[in-house]
Amino acid sequence: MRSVDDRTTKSRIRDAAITCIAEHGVADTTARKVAAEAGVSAGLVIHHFGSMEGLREACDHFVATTIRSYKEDAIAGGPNIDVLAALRNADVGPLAAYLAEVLNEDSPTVARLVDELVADAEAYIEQGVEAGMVLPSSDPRGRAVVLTIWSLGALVLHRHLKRMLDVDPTSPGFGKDPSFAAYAGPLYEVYTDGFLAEPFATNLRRSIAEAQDLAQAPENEGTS
Amino acid sequence: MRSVDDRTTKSRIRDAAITCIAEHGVADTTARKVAAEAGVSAGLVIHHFGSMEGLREACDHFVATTIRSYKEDAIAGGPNIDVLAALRNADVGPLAAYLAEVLNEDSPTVARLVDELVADAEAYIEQGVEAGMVLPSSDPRGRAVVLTIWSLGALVLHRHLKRMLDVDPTSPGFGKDPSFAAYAGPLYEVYTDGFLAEPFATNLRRSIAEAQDLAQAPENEGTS
DNA sequence: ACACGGACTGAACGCGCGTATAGACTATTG
DNA sequence: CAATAGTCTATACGCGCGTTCAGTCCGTGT
Repeated sequence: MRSVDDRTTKSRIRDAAITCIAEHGVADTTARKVAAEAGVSAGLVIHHFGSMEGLREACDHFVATTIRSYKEDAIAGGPNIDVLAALRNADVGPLAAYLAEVLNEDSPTVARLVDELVADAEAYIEQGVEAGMVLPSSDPRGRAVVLTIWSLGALVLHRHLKRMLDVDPTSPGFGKDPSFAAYAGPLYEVYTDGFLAEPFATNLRRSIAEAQDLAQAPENEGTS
Repeated sequence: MRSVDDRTTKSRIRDAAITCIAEHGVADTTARKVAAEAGVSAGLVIHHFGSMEGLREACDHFVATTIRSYKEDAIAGGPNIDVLAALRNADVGPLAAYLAEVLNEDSPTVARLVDELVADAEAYIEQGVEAGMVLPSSDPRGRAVVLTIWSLGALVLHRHLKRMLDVDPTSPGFGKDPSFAAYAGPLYEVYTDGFLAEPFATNLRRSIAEAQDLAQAPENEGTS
């Protein structure tokens, strides 16, 4: 009768923890709640993971690994501008909501995942530039960072997006939901046309560039 | 000798709480830690604010009010595209870091503040459109929401920005720091030129628009 | 002078937390 | 069949939490 649930107890506990964190946040996820969700005792949680910190690491690692595999599927499926779009279209269950909750904790595992997302985004964008789908940039890596941060930021602030646009980027199948357009519409508008008009935009960017020069020049100076 | 600290004890406790939350997050901010920071006993914290929840509300309210007054200063100083730029340029102390920490908690006070930031952004952007500095949009409110969320998202994910670009949007005087350009450069690049090239961009947006039509049409259908 | 009320402290309360431990049950192995 | 190893529960421990409370101090009004 393993058809009901053929997963290991250990993995059921881990999944229960991911669900619990995704729904109620890291701070409100206790060993006893996870145990109840998984239908086991609290002691067993520690028995399998050593400590709550160990459980968190296991969850982070599992989520990061799962997201990596989705990314690879997306790579195999052909070039794509937005790495995160693959996650939106795939049925990731509570993974997006989990990510949204742990993105502000400082976990090395999650930090590494974000670094990888940026690196992938940079590579994808470079492919897009070569294919003529994306404009070239004077700072490809910086642009990849900024675009990824914006994507993840929208994920983290999902409650505000839900309230203001009635769109929830953490919900499974977010990319398929037609209401997705309420967020994607303005997004692609900016991505296509930009946002600032000439000549104001050029003037603004010139002053930014000057500030950047200032930031590099003083490095050669002494302490006085 | 009130020159050392002429503030009320109650406001000192509130400020200590804001500092504590800004530095260590909501979950790690306890009554005893706040009391120690303010140099008082834990009991006094509850005496003045009723409960820790009351203290949180007082902090949210104070931060929201302060940010509102900075906004009004910015309005008085003339039109500005980015409402949040006023906060970046002003010396807000730990307020930005506080905001970054509470943006994921669901506090009605913070939610209202975000709503106001969006409304202000929409008004500012409209002024920018009329002044010819900003491109018009087919969805002005949606665009204001998305741009504000991106701004706030960068604030929330400041640890990742710090790690990847060595830029910290929560640090006081962030807008003055020359290293700010590492973030602002790519940002204004996208804001000026956009990101996607034609004709790919137009095709993409057409499919978004179709999805939007689909989202509205089925409302007239029955349950089957 | 004296009563009063707010500011403030220090000790104490109950609670839920992470975790340790002892033991029961079960499957595996020789 | 007996021994072993792993899974799992129930109970308990210590800790830090938010909060309460009794009591002290002190400025003010009468």
